[in-house]
Amino acid sequence: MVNNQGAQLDAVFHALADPTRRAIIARLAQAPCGISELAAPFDMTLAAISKHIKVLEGAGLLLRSIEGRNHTCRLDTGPMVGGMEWLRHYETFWNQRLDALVTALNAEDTTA
Amino acid sequence: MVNNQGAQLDAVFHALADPTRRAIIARLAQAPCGISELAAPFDMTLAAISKHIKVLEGAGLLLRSIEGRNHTCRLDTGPMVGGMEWLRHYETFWNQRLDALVTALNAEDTTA
DNA sequence: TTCATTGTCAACCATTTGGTTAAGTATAAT
DNA sequence: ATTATACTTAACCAAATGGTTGACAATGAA
Repeated sequence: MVNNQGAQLDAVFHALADPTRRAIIARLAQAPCGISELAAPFDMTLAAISKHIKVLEGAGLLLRSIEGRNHTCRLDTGPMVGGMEWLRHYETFWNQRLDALVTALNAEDTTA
Repeated sequence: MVNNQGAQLDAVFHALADPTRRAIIARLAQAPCGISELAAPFDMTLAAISKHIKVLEGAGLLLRSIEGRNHTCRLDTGPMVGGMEWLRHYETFWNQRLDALVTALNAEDTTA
């Protein structure tokens, strides 16, 4: 249950590491969408898009609901939170370093 | 010059999509570090770590300085900012949706 | 019923990835 | 001069990725 978080991060970051998939996410942020409509802008087979969608689905970023022959996809930003937090941790690290640097420079200033 | 940003995102997200590389980053957040010292905790060859380091270096997340035979690695969080901003865009998207939902629920409430 | 639409799945292919071993380079220590 | 240390590089390997084509399944429309 601890290592699972790591696997989740793996999946999310990997899913986001592809421009086609990021574009799909951007598209889904506008509105839910069928597969063909999703695929239309891309110079790529429907089958290829189908695979990308499964990657996003596997990372939990995309939810699919099926009505008849139509699959409707919508975005779930939930799994992004883990990635955000991981990155935010290093943002704060960065700020701390910056603070430390400023402090050090001030100390140097007053002792000089 | 526009598509380059996409390639940068590709590289950063891909670099972060591996637990070994994330662990290396976590280690470097403590202090700069030589390659062997970095490799020590991992059940993996030095050559494998060397490759991981090159991936991180390629994404700009790791800076190397060479003195004699010692390579010292330090973290550069700069390239993370792009990833953060990309994710933050969807965080705000998420909040907007949430706001819209709350608004809708309130409207329903007052009209009911 | 027949035809069109929506989408998946399996098989294949080239490339990338993540690891290995073995050899090589360069520096430091004895 | 020899040997040990710190790394990189090249060659190789299995598995995963990202794409294709072609066949299929299921639903909707004529």
